[in-house]
Amino acid sequence: MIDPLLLNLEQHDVLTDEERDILRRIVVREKRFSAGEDLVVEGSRPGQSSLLVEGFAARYKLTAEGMRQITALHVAGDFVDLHAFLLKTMDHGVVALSPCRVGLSDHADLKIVTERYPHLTRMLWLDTLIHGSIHRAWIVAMGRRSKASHLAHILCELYVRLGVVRRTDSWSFHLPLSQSEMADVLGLSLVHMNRVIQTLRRESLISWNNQTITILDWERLKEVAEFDPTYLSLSAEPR
Amino acid sequence: MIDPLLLNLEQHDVLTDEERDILRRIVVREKRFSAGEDLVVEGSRPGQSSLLVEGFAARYKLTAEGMRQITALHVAGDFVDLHAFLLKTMDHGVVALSPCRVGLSDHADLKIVTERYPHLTRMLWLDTLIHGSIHRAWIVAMGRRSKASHLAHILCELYVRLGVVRRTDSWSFHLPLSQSEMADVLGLSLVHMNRVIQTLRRESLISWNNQTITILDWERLKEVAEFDPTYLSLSAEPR
DNA sequence: CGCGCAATTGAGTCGACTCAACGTTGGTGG
DNA sequence: CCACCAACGTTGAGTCGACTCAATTGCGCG
Repeated sequence: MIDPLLLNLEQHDVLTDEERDILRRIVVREKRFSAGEDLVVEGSRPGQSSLLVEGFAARYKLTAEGMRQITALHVAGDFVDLHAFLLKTMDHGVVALSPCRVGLSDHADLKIVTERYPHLTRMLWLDTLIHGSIHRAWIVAMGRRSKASHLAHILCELYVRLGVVRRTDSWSFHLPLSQSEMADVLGLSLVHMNRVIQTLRRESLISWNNQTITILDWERLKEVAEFDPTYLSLSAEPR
Repeated sequence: MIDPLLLNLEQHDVLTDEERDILRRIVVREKRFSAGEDLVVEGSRPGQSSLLVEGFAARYKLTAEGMRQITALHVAGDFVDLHAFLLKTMDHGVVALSPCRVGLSDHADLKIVTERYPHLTRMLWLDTLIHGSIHRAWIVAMGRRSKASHLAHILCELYVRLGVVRRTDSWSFHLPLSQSEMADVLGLSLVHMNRVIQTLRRESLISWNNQTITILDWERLKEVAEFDPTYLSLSAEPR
């Protein structure tokens, strides 16, 4: 169950056999969700954290007028609410964007990890820090890039993150988001989202059919996105 | 030197005398910066992390066309680049927005903390998680709120965060940002930033003179901002 | 076949941008 | 002491991006 998590963490530093073993023991109780279901409800105080084993999920907040903003996208190998271990109260919801398989980890066990396994603790901390980096990259894209560039950036990021957990197929990957859901990622209206997608298609940068993204020109897409993967901390080094 | 850090951390959980002592011992080497200087340079690999003791600082990224987006604002008591301890390479710069006093903490010492003081480690981890929460709140404000609401949200947040470290004076606080710097926070042009500020003034929600913000109507400002401080995790509880 | 959902297109409006100019203030040097 | 400059703030005018409302198309499934 923790295979994608290992692919994820070992991208940043080596893990010992013991550490892999501990992860295997603390991630238990598989749960399944169907698309649209909430993995975690805003305002709740979960006693465990959810490791996404398969599928796509999103963190989101709703505004008073009922608009939704997605603040993060999660793929296999992501600990979607590890931060709840210390934040305690969820300030946002987490929704399944596709059928999802999830492994649960009790906060009590995570606490034991922090008391006995400092390096593993740092690796989990790192995981939350990388999601913080991703937030910052999104803020820059939202504030200072064109919408086409913002979309390109998100697709570059997803391509790289999915590659780490072996969910890409040469230049394409499965992306089970509707245009309306993607609009909630970029903070756009559905109509305008559609038009932005079409500009990337018209430029032959991507194709997007049947929930499949194909990157037609990686170099130009990266250029449009100003994508620099440094923020994903993909190098393995002592942490 | 660590007083504002203690005010900050003790907002979230109690610290033991020993923990306070350790913080005092690992935060050393005071440094001063003048407004406009970089505390940390993008792309660098700092060997220590900076605790902001006094002043205002901002994390930022530059786009290819030279535009700047500020991704976080920091006040006294914030560990502005604690994440560099594990991320290693800075994916963004940190600039002083006013004269700043900073305390430095070696990463080697932080590593020792993670090996010997699990609760203190969790508190530092929590600090980075809260900054992640703030990032998410900003993403929502950027994506789904009007610019006036976004500005109101940032002012509410600053008022609360500055209150925690005792940097407010009844309903006002010192904010040494120019409108142009604030434009880099919201992702706006300078001209439009000015107009947005004027709408909040016209509504008698705030005044902003001589680098001083005064909140004239907290209830309505909160309402315009849809400000809910949950994301700042201000309750003290075992972590 | 026809319903329902997702994607697409058109038209009109409003928000945010740029370019440009002017006002205000504080600091500097002749 | 005053003239000047630089930085910040403010205002006006015209353009373009993103929105809403509305209608249409495409597709999968009962």
